[in-house]
Amino acid sequence: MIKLDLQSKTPLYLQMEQQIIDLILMGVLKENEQLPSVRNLARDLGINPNTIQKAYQDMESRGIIYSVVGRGNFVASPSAAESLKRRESMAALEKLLQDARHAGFSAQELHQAVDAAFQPRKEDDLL
Amino acid sequence: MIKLDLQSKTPLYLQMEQQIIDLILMGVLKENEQLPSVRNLARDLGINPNTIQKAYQDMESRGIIYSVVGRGNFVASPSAAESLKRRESMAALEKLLQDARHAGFSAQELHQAVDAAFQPRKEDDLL
Amino acid sequence: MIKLDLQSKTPLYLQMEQQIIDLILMGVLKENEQLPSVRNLARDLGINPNTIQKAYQDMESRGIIYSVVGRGNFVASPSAAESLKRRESMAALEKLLQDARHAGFSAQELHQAVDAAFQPRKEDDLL
Amino acid sequence: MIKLDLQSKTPLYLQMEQQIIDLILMGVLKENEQLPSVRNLARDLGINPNTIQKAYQDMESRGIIYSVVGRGNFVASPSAAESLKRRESMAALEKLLQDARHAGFSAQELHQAVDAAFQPRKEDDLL
DNA sequence: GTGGTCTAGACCACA
DNA sequence: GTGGTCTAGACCACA
Repeated sequence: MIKLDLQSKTPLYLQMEQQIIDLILMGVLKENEQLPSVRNLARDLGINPNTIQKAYQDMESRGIIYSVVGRGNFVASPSAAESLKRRESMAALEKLLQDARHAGFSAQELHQAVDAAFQPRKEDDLL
Repeated sequence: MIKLDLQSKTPLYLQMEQQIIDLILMGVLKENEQLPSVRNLARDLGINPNTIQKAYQDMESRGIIYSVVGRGNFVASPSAAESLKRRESMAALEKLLQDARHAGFSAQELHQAVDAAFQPRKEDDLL
Repeated sequence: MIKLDLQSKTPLYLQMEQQIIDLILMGVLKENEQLPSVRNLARDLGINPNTIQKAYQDMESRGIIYSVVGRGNFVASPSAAESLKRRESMAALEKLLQDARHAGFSAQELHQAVDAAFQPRKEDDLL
Repeated sequence: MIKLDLQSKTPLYLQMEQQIIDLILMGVLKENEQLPSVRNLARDLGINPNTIQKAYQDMESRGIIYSVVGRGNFVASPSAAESLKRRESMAALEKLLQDARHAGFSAQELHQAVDAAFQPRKEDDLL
């Protein structure tokens, strides 16, 4: 259920995290559900186990999942994932909006960009 | 007129570029105006000349400045800087807006964020 | 597969780029194929890794290759290399043809030069 | 009568040489005619006398002009300039045509480029 | 191991 | 003095 873009400049471990968070937010992964083991996921995705390990550890430190030694990794409360994502998104957005403003965009243009982002698009239907 | 943050995760040469682009957009640096020489700027900023050179060459490849051996580096057309900044800004924003949408933000919330970004704030008065 | 001329006035990093572009155009290097690592190529060619890095980064900025940290450098679309080379070649040629015309060459002489360039020659058979 | 492009990547001393050669070929500068003094020309063009000096010395070594100590620089035989220019143009052209061929241009396309170079154009009328 | 950044310092052509 | 190239070597994040 995870798709990695090997050509992207975004590190693989971050791509993984974002997608797992989205799966939690969408309810596909539920609270206390066990995540695939590091080795299995690495094999399925065809990448180095170290990369999975790094993603899991980072998510644990962010409170999105928890690990039980000898048993595996599990989804923490979805509300943790949600509040984290909202907080991070909002911070990034505010920074970018200021940037866009300094780049000469008008409020009107930015409102249009928001509306455009909420237009249903073909790609979205495929998800 | 350039201030570098040695602690930042943003590379020094990119910090330089962003600030020079902003100086051009603000009209402080004008078309065909000469930029500080590689060595002088390096001395003033307390960093290695190679780092300045990298920033200047990158900006030249992006069409923001042009360099002439034996003479120096000069500001290219400000419109080049402007279109570049707008393009990059918009691309980053569109990506983030999609992200925010997936994070559960409503169009209404994002419109509010846009309006908030255009509210005059104390920091802006200091510029 | 790359041969550098240390005596040449053409910088080493540009010699490298030209030869890699030619390898892509000849189909020796295919789309998404991995290029030698910065360190390995530097060792093989007997030059400093920084010089390889400069060549690779320049090619990436020109859209000929793409790089992913931790994974390596890869050939982008060959059509990118082709259009780039055609564009550069044509620009240089137009400039030189004007020059030749001002030097007193007739259209007839230049047409002959074109035909001569397309005559099979011994060196070409050796390729 | 000499126009320098300060933004060009071609060194000023070479720009000068090319234009003086063209003036000789066009008959504007005649055999044994005296060239402007280094200092005067530097003043008129607004550039460093060293640059003029370098151009004059280079042209002398190429047999296009000759200098008489204490008297100045003089145009050598126009035929010297012409044969030099033809020789250099032809060598550069042959190299570029091969390059263009390897870049995938057909003989037909190159013949068209030649014809295009001989079309009268507005800019040429202004010379 | 992979690329990316940065320092230090040398040498070159050009102005 | 100006930019441009190159070597040597350190340190970092990522896989």
